Amino acid sequence: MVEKLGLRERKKQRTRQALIEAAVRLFENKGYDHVTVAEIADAAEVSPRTFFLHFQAKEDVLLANADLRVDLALQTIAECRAEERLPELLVRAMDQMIANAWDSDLSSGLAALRTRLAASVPALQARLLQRYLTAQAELAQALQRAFPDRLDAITASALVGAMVGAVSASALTALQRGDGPAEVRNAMREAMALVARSVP
Amino acid sequence: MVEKLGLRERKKQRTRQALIEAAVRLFENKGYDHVTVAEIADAAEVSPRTFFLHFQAKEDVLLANADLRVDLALQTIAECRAEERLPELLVRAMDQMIANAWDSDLSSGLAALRTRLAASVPALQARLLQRYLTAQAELAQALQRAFPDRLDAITASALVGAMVGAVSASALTALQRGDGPAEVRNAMREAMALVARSVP
DNA sequence: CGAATTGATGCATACTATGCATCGATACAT
DNA sequence: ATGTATCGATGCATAGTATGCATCAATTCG
Repeated sequence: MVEKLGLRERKKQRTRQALIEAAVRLFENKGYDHVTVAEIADAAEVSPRTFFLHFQAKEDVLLANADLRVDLALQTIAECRAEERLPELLVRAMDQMIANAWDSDLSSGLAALRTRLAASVPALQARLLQRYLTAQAELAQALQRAFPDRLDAITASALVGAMVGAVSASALTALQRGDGPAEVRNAMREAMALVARSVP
Repeated sequence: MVEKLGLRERKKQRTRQALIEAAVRLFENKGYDHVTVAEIADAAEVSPRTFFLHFQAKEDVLLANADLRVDLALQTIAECRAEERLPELLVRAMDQMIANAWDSDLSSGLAALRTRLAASVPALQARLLQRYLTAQAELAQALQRAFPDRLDAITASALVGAMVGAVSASALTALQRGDGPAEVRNAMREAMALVARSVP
């Protein structure tokens, strides 16, 4: 699926990418707080004004491709077989998000940087949580749409909330006590299994 | 338990309260975004600089007494009987937080204002979520301390994360579709029951 | 009573974020 | 091909948040 983008769009993506790379490099060297938007723009050789044309806020440069992953999970839910058991579907959708995050952000080291910074930068942590919340709402809506006879809106959001809450909380504690990637992923799986048991 | 505070401390609390009340009044009249810190300070008849001496950020003025509730829940967990079933304890602790929030913020109308604004003001929403996260971590830690033989750190945080996630998600959807207080509280109870089933 | 503590204040400043007008390159229709 | 519309990038101006620092003044304590 090679996208056939016009020259204009390609240029736009190029400056966007330049901004991301400049930001990541600067964050790693000087620390998030000691990097200004002006510096990022300067390093990417664009106007400071242009930064905010691509990202709503300074934090968003580190959450660049998160939406794609959510879309992936939404698609998984929408395309499920009607007989599929509910918790298994959810587990599958979330597993896919995790796997995708692993692949796409591991190579660039973005995932590691993000988790490291999220632990120490309140503003970034807040933004991340906000994304989780909107993603949750979308997932719940999709789930309820997929099983309108088995789920009401409240139960759907409770279920998704429990799943996401459990996974992120366990992942966070695992990360904070210094676990490696494998252990973290294991913690997430355990959390999912725990919640999955609560639904018939 | 009447606190015997010095004059200095009493004055400090008075300006703090004045700031809160001024802020709430202004938010209700003009909307969160159209009220500046300078205005709040002015209405409370203090210097703008003083505002940031009492609150880390503009949002915090609306989360003034949240910590007290968390402490309450922590105490409940710490004082539990050793034989108590785990999910029931958690439900009890969270139920208490909810009840306390109802009582203490209902009279001032603060709770209503907060939920209304949190739905429409991203910055406030972010701050609220952040509080939830730290509260979760504290609850998980307390829970694990109370049952060191039955729970490891990962499972504890997963459990608490699931509980808090389910409750807040269902409460939010209930609020967003215009449910009244009673229905919201009912949604929260259902969510808790759902998660409680997943633990032996 | 004198000295230390501490809340409040004023001033200066860095930075984020947005609105608005404009320029110029790309895209498109005739 | 040429004129026109679109849209990304830019510069300028500005509002507003948040912090550091020095200082004042009231309370607290020795």
